[in-house]
Amino acid sequence: MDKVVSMRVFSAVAKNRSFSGAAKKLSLSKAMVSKHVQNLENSLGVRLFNRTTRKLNLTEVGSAYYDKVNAILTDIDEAESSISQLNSEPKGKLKIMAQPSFGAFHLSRALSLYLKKYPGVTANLELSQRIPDLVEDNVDLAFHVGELNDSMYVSRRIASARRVICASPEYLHENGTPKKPEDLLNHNCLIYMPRNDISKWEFAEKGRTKKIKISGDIQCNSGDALRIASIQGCGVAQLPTYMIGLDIQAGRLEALLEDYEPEKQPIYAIYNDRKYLSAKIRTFIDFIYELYLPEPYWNEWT
Amino acid sequence: MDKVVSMRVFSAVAKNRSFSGAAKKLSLSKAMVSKHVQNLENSLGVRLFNRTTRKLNLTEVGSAYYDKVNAILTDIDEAESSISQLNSEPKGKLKIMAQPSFGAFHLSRALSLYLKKYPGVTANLELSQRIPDLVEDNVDLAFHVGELNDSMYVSRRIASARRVICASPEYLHENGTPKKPEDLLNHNCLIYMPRNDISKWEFAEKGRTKKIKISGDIQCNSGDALRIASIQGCGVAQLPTYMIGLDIQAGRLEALLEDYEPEKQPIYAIYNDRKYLSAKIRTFIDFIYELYLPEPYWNEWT
DNA sequence: AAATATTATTTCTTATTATGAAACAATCTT
DNA sequence: AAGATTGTTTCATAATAAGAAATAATATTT
Repeated sequence: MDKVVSMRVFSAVAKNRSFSGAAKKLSLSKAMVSKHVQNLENSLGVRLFNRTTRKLNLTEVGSAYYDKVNAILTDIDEAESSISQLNSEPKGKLKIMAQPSFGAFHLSRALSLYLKKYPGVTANLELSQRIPDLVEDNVDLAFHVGELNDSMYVSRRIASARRVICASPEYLHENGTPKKPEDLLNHNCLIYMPRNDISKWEFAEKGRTKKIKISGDIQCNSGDALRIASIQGCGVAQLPTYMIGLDIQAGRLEALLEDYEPEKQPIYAIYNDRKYLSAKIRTFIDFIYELYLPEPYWNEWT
Repeated sequence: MDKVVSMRVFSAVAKNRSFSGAAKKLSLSKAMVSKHVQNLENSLGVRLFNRTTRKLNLTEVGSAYYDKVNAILTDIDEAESSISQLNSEPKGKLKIMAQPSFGAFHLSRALSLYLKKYPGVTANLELSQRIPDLVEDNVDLAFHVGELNDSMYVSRRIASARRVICASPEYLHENGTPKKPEDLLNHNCLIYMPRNDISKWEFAEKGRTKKIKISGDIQCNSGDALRIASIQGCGVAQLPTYMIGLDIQAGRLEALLEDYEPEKQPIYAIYNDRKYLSAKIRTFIDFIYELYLPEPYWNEWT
């Protein structure tokens, strides 16, 4: 028998000075009201009411218990409503993990817009190459660029990333401009290598995907490092437009082989459970999803 | 599902950072631990733990709830233990009703002894002729001299009252001393009449009860008034020894027809329920029962 | 790399319990 | 005396609490 329910019933009986009255108010049978009070009396080993069929009085013990029970019930109600409220309106700290370049270039901007909209939320943005363990790291939300090998978490595609081949004008002047993917075999390619994959670059040709195994003297797990290297004329890189959009606009880099541009990479928001998603997480995902509709600005720099 | 139990389970899981650990500590199955947490999550509409099979972390909401739940559980425990304590050790106000003469002559003395033994108790002694409605009058305990016509309350015989015929020496000098019950027909009898009974006095003769219908010009519902009247020589009275013991010792009254003394009247403690009798009531009944063992002092005045 | 161990959840069956209608008992009111 | 009202008990039934075992996911050990 639910003790909290019994407490509520007891409180109602004491308030109404009647079992029947309490039953009516709680829309419960008299029988149950009686049993709930007995439940408490049995569990406490104490008589709470002195009663006949016609009269009712709290015992001294019952009276003391009544005060305490009301305080407890109030606390329970308060706890539950504050919890639900915490969940219905975005509040609290939002901990986000993302890959360094995407996070640094774009999430910080999105976050500041979001936080302006929801002043109750504070954010903690952690940039890291690895895919986080949301539970272990106590992270609310992660963003990941590229396909996910399976994951126990829930993911939602929130945007996409164009990848372009690029190099600095100086480099191209010295080494020539590749006209088709195969030309890259004769170039020094700056290789992004987050895990120890063998590096192939994807291209699209006549609607089909083609992979070119490229080579070069720099391999790095940091996209940002590759970007800087390519700007400094170290070689040809394949980088997402969200990283190098400004560089191309500024003329520091030139986009190459645009006709062979591969499929866009998906960008995912990764979170913990589809059920009972907290308001801050839910609203941030929605916010960022809408922010990048219909096409994220970084995919359209020309 | 008992919400308080669920709260305890939740708290244990949070404390142990493990479902299994909590299960062991509470000697419950893992299955039930899991279900109790889900019970709370469903009722709150909130995820309390971020968890995989191997890792566990309170969510922000869960953490807030954890604090509140602990406070609530502490309050519940505190309430229950204080209630049980209130019931195991005599405390609080003891409200007693009794007939005026018995109460005034003897209960006040017994009470002061009792209160010395149990300093946590305070008393409220109300003297009234009527048999109280314990619930209506919010009375813990009543004392009644004489047989009880049935009652819904519980009663316990705690002592007995000898009744003796008595008159003042002056009266006897003037009117003669009755030698056998029938002689009373020629005397002015002071009649105690609490309800409108026809007044008969009982006597014992050769082991049998004999009733004598007596008459007199004073009828009164106050034993005390009859006592005073008899001392003043108004007539012959039948009064309990707890009232007139001292008067006889002092020679203000003389006991008559002692060979025909009727059965002692029972004196009852009347209280509300045999189950969950509060400590103050239970101990007072016991105390007074033992105080008057083996025979109350008022029955032995010679 | 495979086997083993540990953890949380789900499933399934069983025993328990919650539930209210109705009968009951005890007053009070008419 | 009859009827109304109140708290309790009884009873049959529907709901559910409980845990064992199967399952799924992930560490740890071999």
